[in-house]
Amino acid sequence: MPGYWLCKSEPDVYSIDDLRRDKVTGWEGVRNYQARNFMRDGMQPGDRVLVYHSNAEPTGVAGIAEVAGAAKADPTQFDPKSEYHDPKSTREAPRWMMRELRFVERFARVVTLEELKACKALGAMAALQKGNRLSVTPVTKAEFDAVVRMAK
DNA sequence: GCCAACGTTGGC
DNA sequence: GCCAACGTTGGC
Repeated sequence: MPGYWLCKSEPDVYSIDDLRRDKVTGWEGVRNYQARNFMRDGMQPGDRVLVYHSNAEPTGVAGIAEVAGAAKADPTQFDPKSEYHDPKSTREAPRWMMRELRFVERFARVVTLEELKACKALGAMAALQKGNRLSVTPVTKAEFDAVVRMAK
């Protein structure tokens, strides 16, 4: 049985349209330990991912991706030119991990944050809790299905 | 641009 | 180990 997740991205940086074009992308740049642990330890190939657009107009869930492979070291942590460079990380013991995500679906319309908040079935969804800033959060099957239903 | 909320860092 | 200072996220 697959797991379910929500991953945030600023569409100015990387959007569901970019993922549709690329088909598969390395989900780089996660620099929070809890989010990293979800990516590294929680995600399994085949898990479904709600792709969420933050700092956008509108903000909300824009489509679906799936986890495409094993956790790997995020290469940007070793790149001095990258804004995600981490001089304290080593190749022997990489601090930050990433996953490849494969495009599955772009919703015909964004399910907006306002709609998500108004949906009773999503009252406990981690990404919607007050103060939550994690870019990767777990989602239940019921929550995932509810969001997909709202997109139709 | 503001600001609430939270995470990280580093001095002690 | 505490906690103040600072940085980041992300909605508005």
